[in-house]
Amino acid sequence: MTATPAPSPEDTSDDAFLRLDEQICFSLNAASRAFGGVYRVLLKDLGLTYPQYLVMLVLWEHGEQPVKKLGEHLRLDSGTLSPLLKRLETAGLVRRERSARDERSVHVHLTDEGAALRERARVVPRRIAAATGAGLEEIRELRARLDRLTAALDSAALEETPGCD
Amino acid sequence: MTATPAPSPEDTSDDAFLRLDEQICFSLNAASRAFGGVYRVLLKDLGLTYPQYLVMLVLWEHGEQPVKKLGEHLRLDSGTLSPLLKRLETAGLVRRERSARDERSVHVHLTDEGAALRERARVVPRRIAAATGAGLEEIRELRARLDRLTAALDSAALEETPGCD
DNA sequence: CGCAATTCAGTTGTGCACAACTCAATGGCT
DNA sequence: AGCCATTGAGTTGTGCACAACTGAATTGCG
Repeated sequence: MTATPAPSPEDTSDDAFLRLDEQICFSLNAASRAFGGVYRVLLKDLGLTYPQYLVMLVLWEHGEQPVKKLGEHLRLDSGTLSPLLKRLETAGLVRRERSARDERSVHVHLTDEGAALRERARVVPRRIAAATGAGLEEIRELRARLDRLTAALDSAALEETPGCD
Repeated sequence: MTATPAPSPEDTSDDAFLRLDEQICFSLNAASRAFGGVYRVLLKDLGLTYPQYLVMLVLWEHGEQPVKKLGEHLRLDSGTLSPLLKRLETAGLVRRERSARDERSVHVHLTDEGAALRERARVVPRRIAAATGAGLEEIRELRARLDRLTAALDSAALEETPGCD
């Protein structure tokens, strides 16, 4: 780990980039899965998976919503949301109804049961915060860094696509 | 987003935790997927997915390895690794051989083709680093924070399990 | 030695993420 | 009005993550 294979003598600073990048992809992956694990345990009681919980958070916060809007909030497409919402509907937490105004769009409502679940879910965020062992300030700081990173990655992805080479 | 629904007047500081937590799970999720997207594009040329790339990184760095060790490096279990390694083997990048010393364990080797792929993969990390728009120092800092977070979440997960309540 | 507990890889089943596609509804344009 | 590009949800297929399990090999203990 501390040894350097000295891949090519061309550019030492690039080499530093290489190793650090490897670590950040490892680190981000690991953090993401570690979070998932903690959520999984906490949400088991509620009968929700982590992505389902995210959907419920959006609905609790913003109320009825077309699938499209949900996808924008969560950066998920219909290929992910459609089956997920179907499972939430089967569980009795949401209802889906075709819009009368635009029959292409489907509005997702909370059922009474889905709305009631919010109370039981209230304990989750505090426990997560406790599990991180971090203070408000550190969480805020980390969030800001992650959001900046995401924005940078997104714009890089956009520029990369067409004939930019 | 800036409005506060004032859920319960009981505990203002807890409430702050609640909202911030929501954001950090959103943020981490988004960052993780944004990274995945950039890797996906870069790795397409190499015929690798992002998790397959992580496996190859470990093999390039540490050489032949039993499945168990690979799993420890990447925090993945056999349920994830077995089919992934099978695909890498089908692609001709690795070979799997039962250990003669311990027939329970399977050692994963790089083929010549798998080893050769390393050269083509060298450009990836630099491009990723460029896409993040972050300097060495910032990446290092972020990595440190994420690792601390992961460690905290892991130990919390361990303590949570049995009759701690 | 012989048997029980453990270890390791793999399988099965569920659910998420995403690309590529289908299909109906819509809206703009002539 | 008639046509066509666009939009929104859903489906299909691939691959990852994880829990729960199987089954074989190994280890430990009496």
